[in-house]
Amino acid sequence: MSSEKAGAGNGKPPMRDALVAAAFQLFLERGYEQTTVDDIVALAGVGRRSFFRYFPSKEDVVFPDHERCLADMTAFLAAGTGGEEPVRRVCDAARLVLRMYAENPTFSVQRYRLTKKVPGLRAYELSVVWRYERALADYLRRRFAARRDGTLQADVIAAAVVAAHNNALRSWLRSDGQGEASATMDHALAYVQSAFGGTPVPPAREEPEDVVVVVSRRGAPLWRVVQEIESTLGRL
Amino acid sequence: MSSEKAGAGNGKPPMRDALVAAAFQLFLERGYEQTTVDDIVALAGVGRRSFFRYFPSKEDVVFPDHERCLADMTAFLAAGTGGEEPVRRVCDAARLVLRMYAENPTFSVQRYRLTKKVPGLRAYELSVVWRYERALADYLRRRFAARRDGTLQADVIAAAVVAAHNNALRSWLRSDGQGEASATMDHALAYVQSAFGGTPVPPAREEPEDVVVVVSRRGAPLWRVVQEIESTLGRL
DNA sequence: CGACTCGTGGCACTGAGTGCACTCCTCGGG
DNA sequence: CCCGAGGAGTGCACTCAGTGCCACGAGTCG
Repeated sequence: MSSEKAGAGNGKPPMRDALVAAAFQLFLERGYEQTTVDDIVALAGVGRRSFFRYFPSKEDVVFPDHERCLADMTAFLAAGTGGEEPVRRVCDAARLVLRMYAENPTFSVQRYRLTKKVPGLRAYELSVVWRYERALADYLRRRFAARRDGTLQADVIAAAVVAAHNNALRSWLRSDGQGEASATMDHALAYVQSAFGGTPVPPAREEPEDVVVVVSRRGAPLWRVVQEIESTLGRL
Repeated sequence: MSSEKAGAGNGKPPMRDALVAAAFQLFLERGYEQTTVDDIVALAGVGRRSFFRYFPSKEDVVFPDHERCLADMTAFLAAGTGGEEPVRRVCDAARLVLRMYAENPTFSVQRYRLTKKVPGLRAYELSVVWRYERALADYLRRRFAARRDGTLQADVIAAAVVAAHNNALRSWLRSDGQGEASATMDHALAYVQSAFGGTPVPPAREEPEDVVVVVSRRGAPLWRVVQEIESTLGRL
């Protein structure tokens, strides 16, 4: 906390944290829907209007740090030189989210149990996750601009990365934040990388002309070609 | 108005449709957030309380048929014999959603424009899509129960299928429902099928020797091969 | 000292969603 | 033919999330 005074968007009003603490205390002992915003501000000792100053909605108090994390991810993706392997890059970006969860394990586990129970919070979490996915997909779309089905591949790969990330994250959260999360995450993301071109470990830059294909008859459907390719690769 | 008062056996209460029609009329001419539930029920000529009898929330009136479609998808997945290729099966299940959209093109396009503008409807759509994805993932989890990373693969593949489906669906919706949607959809889902091992199409009895493929290097990832094939086919 | 801003709090209001009670209308049985 | 049951529709009152507006106090700059 050395340089904490640059510009208007300063980071940490104590009131925000007090509201989060009061909210979670009530959510855990009484349930989310049974807690009104008036209850929260009464416990925190602040005015009701101030709550909506810091959180645009009651749901936002449950995810107080995702806004910053999303900004971090966007910055990470924009900071690249453009020479990185795209799939690996978005996998590394996804790891930022895991890191944020791992910074406060008990808080993350409490929030996980909360969102698992309350449908409204699950829906809100979806919109948060969607923004992460959009950030990854937008990055991949830019990187894949020259490809033929660039936007399709970008959307699919981004969704796959997010799904793998969430799978590993939920497994870690279900174990109450015990165990090593990053190993599970590496394994899950490696699966996605193996499915989509990105070499799991980047040993060499791939030449664009690795592949030579000869097709004997034009009438054959694409799936037949792909099938032949797979069996050919399997025989080699 | 011919008051159609059929018995319990009728599946379509006219009041529900009247509410949807009144709601969309107002949403299109005045905007979603500028339209209150009171406005809708006033135009439909029914009581306000009846609205919430048919739709649990204001957002639900925008997606009046997804509940049925989700039930159809669940039934379709449960109806299988267990011998189908799983990835292809979920792709076919996803096509059910496209079919529902294609049944009412103008309605689907109107709703698309609406959800694109209103953040609250986008969030609601996410929760709808999430339920489809869960249905696909649950099916794949059962089919992959014996695999080593079965749940991981199920989640990732389900997300990829949904992403590919949405990519094709949105492309069709953006073109105002013109053009052939199923061709784009087939292409998008073929990409997913090529990425994840399942044989793209059931090995039907086709003449097996249409295709001869030569691949120069084994290290190249499968998607790269597929990309090369498509461009090769395109050039021919 | 006044003007200006900023963080805060105090209403009052809109609108979504709910619980309850009431009215019809229909159906089935005496 | 009447009567009671039950379900569909409705009106009313209520809770609560979220917003707009304004007032108040503290700090700052001129």
